[in-house]
Amino acid sequence: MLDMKWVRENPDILKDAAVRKRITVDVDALLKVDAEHRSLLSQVEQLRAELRASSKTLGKMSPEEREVALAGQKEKKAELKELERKEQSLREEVQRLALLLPMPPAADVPDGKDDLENLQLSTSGTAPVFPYEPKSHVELGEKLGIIDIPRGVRIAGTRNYLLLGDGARLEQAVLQFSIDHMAKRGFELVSVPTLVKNEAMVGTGYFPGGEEQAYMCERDSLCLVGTSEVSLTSIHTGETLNAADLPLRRIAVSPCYRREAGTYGKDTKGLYRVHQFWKVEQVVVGPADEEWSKEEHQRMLAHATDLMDLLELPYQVVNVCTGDLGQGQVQKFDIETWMPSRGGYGETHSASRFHDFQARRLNLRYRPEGGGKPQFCHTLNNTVVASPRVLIALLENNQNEDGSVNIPEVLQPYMGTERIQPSKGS
RNA sequence: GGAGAGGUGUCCGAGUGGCCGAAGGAGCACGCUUGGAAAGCGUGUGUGUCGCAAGGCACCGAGGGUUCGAAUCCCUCCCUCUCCGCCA
Repeated sequence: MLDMKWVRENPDILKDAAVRKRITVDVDALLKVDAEHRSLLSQVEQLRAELRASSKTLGKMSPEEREVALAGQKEKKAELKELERKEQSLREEVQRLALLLPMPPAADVPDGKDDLENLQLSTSGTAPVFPYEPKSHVELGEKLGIIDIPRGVRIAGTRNYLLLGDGARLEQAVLQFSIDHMAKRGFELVSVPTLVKNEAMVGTGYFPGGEEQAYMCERDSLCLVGTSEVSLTSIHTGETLNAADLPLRRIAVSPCYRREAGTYGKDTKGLYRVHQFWKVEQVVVGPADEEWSKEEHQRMLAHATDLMDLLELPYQVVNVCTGDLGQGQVQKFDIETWMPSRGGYGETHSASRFHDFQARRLNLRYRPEGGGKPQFCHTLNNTVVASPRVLIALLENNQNEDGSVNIPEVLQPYMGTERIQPSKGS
């Protein structure tokens, strides 16, 4: 959501933003409806004020006098109802169109059509060189008996899977390690709902537009989240927080659900694109301070890259281009981790900065230090770790010729072993 | 799921059709008082929106309705509490 006042004053910036983000939106139509709405609103308010005033005098009249005055009053009332109806439908139309407006990208976001034009910012580690033909995580997982895709599909359909034994334990290990990593950095762990109301989806910017990607429980008008960002960011919906309590730095571990509609035939092999996965997510709610917000964005990125360094995984950071930016995102940095089976980097993290886009939709504000008008907060989020995607990197990069997989040192205490070996009989 | 009771401003709480944007109290702010503090006294104290302003409009859980007029009456929904049932 954008400030309508700002929209009226800066239509050109908005149109440019839409073009750069490859989003179609009719700014002029919105401005036209908005102008109509505001003029009608002032008519409604004026008429209502007249009616109220004369109602007051009616109350003081004698019954005989009142009888006479009632007729004119009724007529005006009917007129008001008609105007109110029009006003409401215009207001809804303004609202509907305004929800589609894109947040202008930051100045240093590269222009581009899609993820192919994202700009590499840095790399860390080097892709391992294998003196033998390396196996994919699917082959490794099957051989080790820790990944079972066919039976996952039998239970739940395509893009589902089972992790067994050390596979499931490795997942828990990396999730728990990530939680501990973030706890050291002052993030509060929160256990959040993953079935949420429509308002939370709209508030965080996933709806309207992302309905196709979400599983809906229509009978209960609830929606399965694709990320705990939705719940974490929505916690203080409608509240006015105290400046002293900001920033709120929080993480959640949750299952994430994605329909992956429109991705048929894309990433069909293995665990790269699945319907359900676990993610530790970091969300920060802070003051309306662009500089602070940018710095926090970098800090949040660093929490994740530090984690990847500790996991000894090679990765690159990219500055996501305008065409690959979401409607509400001002700036986004992705971390892409080296995955030998892809012969390239695959996205494992996504760090987004929203300015006040989400906060406006959520009506999430704070009272500035020393009083004054409530301001909309700034919100940011980033992945800490997502599984099974991180497992792809862990298994493939750390494989040995015999099909066993080395566990990075930091995870060994969580696993209780240095290596995943093939279990008996396989 | 069944039966009942409720949802009013920062908080407590009054308010069953016009005199209510809302009594009273607490809290908070300022002032008086005091050597200082407490007590006491006085004054002030919701938000949003439109407007240069005066002021208008909206908001008493949410949405509809009745009425010239609704915090107050009616309907639907949400939430909280109590009892019963079921249950991880």
